[in-house]
Amino acid sequence: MKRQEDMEFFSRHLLEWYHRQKRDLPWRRSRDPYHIWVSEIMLQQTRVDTVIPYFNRFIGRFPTIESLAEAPEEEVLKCWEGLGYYSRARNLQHAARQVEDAYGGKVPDDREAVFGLKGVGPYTAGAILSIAFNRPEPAVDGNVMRVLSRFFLIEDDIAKAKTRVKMEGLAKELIPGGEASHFNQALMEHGALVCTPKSPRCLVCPVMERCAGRLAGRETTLPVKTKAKPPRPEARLAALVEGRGERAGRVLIRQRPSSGLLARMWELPHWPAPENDGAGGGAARPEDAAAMDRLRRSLAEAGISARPEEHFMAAEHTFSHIHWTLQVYRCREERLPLPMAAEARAPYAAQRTAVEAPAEASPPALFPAADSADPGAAPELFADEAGHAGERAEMRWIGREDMANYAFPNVFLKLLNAYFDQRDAAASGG
DNA sequence: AAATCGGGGGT
DNA sequence: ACCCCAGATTT
Repeated sequence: MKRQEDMEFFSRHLLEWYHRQKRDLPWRRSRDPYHIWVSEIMLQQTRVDTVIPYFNRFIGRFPTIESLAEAPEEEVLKCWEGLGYYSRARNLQHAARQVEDAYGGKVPDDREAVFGLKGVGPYTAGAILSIAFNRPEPAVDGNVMRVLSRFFLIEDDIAKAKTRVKMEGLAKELIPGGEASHFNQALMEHGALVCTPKSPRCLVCPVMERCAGRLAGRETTLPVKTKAKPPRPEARLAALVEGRGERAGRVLIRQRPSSGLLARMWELPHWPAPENDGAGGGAARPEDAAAMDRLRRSLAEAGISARPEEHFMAAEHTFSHIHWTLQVYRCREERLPLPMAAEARAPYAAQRTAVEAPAEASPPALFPAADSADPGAAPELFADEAGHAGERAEMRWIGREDMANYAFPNVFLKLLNAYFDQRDAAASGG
């Protein structure tokens, strides 16, 4: 069924098509393996059009592996802000340090070494080896599995790991001698531009006349893939705490734990919303007084003395496996602050040495402790999503201009911008 | 093998 | 509203 003749036809015509149709992409203007590497990490689960501006900014900021290895992690995360899957950014920097330490600052070109880099799996290893070094290694991603499953009418479930291994065997056989770089890119380019998931453009396909899937009328039902579970809903209450006194004009943000969801990103503080008995299943209503009281208590437990004043807005955010519904409340700091303690400051400088630094220096208190009737009631530990008691949650008061120094997930970026926009409009309007 | 990790664009 | 994307890592 996959006759040698069909395989040669496929490879030859795809390669010719690629030389005519390939897009002019930033990472194709360079032969620097570092550029190829960065692009491939960014392109994991992410579309080309999304990646382009991030790639250009990233290479501008970290032009060399050395510059990336030496940068503060916060700065790398800020450069990745909005791109998602933030462990990619942290793994990439970790791998840059691996390359500096173990390979003299040059991207290695053998399979074992490349595969050993943090964040580099089967696909990315093959992509780097083939695209940057023209080694005959397969680079099988979702595009490639779709294209191959159609042309060769392969009905294996592409969600299964075994299928990827099988596809890698086939993809490697298909690489024309000395053409690994162009051919692997041709395969993916074809999947992105012609052999698309829905409505494939078979009429302009260079290999349509021998496409087994098309000839069987199966081009829209292939590839076979078991569908993912829908994300579980989570209702949460978020606080936009407005500072008073010397902190007037600033709002309170906190840093997430160093592992798990959105690791080390900054956010508005938020906690699970009380379950709504009855219909609906958990989404707090904006004007719910009980929700506001719950939020006040959550704030207090985190050592934040603030009172929810009014509903600000709702926000939705979907991850791969969780769907957040956030009800955001504008809150008023209750105590008059002492002179600025935890003032907003750029987090960059201290970051790399912070790991080695002894834990003796506790961060400055966000609120004066003396006037509390119950001094022991302000816990210093931060409980994350899973309920683990984790590291101390770092908190800062920031104004709009400080947002440039902290990396936020998009949902909080939008909330903060909406808040500052609205507040400043109200101030200038009357 | 299944779950965990973002976010946006296409249909 | 659902699918999927130039996937890797952890459990």
